[in-house]
Amino acid sequence: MGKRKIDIERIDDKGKRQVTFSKRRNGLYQKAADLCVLCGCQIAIVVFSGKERLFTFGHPSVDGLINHYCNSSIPMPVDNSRYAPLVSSILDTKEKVKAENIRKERLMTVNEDGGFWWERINYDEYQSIVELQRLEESMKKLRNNALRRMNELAELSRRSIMGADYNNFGQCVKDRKADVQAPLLLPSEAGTAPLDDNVDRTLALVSERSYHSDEDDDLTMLLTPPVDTSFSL
Amino acid sequence: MGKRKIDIERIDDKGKRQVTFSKRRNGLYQKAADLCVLCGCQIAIVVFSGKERLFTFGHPSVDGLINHYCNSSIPMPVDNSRYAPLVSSILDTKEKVKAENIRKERLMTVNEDGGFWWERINYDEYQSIVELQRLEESMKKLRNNALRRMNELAELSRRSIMGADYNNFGQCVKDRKADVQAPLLLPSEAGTAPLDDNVDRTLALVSERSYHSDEDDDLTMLLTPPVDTSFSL
DNA sequence: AAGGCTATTATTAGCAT
DNA sequence: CATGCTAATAATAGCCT
Repeated sequence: MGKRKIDIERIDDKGKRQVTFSKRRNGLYQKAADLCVLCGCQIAIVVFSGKERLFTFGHPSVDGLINHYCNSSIPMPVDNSRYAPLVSSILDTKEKVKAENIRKERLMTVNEDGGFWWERINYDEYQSIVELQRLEESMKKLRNNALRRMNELAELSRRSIMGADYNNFGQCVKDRKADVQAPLLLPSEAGTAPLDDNVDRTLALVSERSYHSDEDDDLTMLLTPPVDTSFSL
Repeated sequence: MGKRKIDIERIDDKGKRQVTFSKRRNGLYQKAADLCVLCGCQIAIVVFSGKERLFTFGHPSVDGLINHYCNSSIPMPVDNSRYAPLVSSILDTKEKVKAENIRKERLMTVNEDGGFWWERINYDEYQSIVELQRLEESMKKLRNNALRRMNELAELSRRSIMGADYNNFGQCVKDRKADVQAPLLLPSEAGTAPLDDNVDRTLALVSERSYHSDEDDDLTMLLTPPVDTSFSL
């Protein structure tokens, strides 16, 4: 893709490698930015160079997205790398894809009987106490996240803060003179929702908005089942 | 880049958007994979689709890299997403880039007068207690990392795994270990208690190996200032 | 949905700054 | 270490299965 075709193999020359690293890294960021705008998605990229220097890209923010990733229903043991291989081995790629299909089916039937995915969990699928504990933790997190997020939304709604803070526009988009407004729907009920009342009923309210909405909705992610479509080299 | 040029703006048609999301996401992964191979770096990509479905790419693994990111010198408050917007707003892209330039200058002058970047911190740059707390946390981590690494090196030295040169170094490190364990205080608090001279000398030994080495070196990252070259939309 | 096929546009390798 | 230039390669929009 330059004046000469190069094979995709490690560049030995240090100078060339540095230049390529810089240029292609920016190219990668640009691609990510385009994808964010074109499809309204959110992307975080973390790059450790060969010398362990850190570079990142994030829309709307790296930390926000990694937080979401860490807080999503997949329990990722930060600060406990011993556990990571276990998770990986239990849920290898094929199993993830398989689970993803099951998940899709659950989502598609969610509106038919009014139930939610976690009510249909087949506990026989879980073959050890550890896995059940993970499930339990996961669901606790789900619940806590939903509650926390609802409180946040209520607070933000009350103070009308949203809008300005969520529009972080920078270089990539500016260069392309693209313009996007963060698609964040604020449920009108949120401001007056009985946050300390029946949690399940409130969860149901939030879920309905997520699953029924045809638009992007921050709340959806709080209720997304714990499956990850992941690729590695 | 196709049969027709398209503007980088949200694709309204749902079908087209889905196809583009799929194709470009794979393109993004391919670019990342190429960059990993060409430059020997490590990359994690986390994508939340508009409907908050999760897709990831990671080499060597998403979780491993995110762990690394979370444990790096930059304090990222996992499980506290309320804090994330604050971090983002305080350190916006331009400020980060600016800080990175300052950092580079510091690194480049490190060997000239024997000082280190953290001795040149202009505390006036930090405009809030929160930022100062982050700085303090960051420096604590730095110190702990250095201490841990010194222990590792001393151990390696004792077992004669490393060369003769490193044996001597390991002994020095061991001798200075107690000094490093001294309390770390911010000058702004408790009226300036600078680190013991011995600590500086010990760190200097470690640093020399890092900064002078032309090869990749684990130590480098332990002593890398807490600045992140980050881009956002 | 996912993948193949081109006409077209976008990215970039090498070089210079 | 990053950026501008240009020839040359690589990615992809639209269409099809």
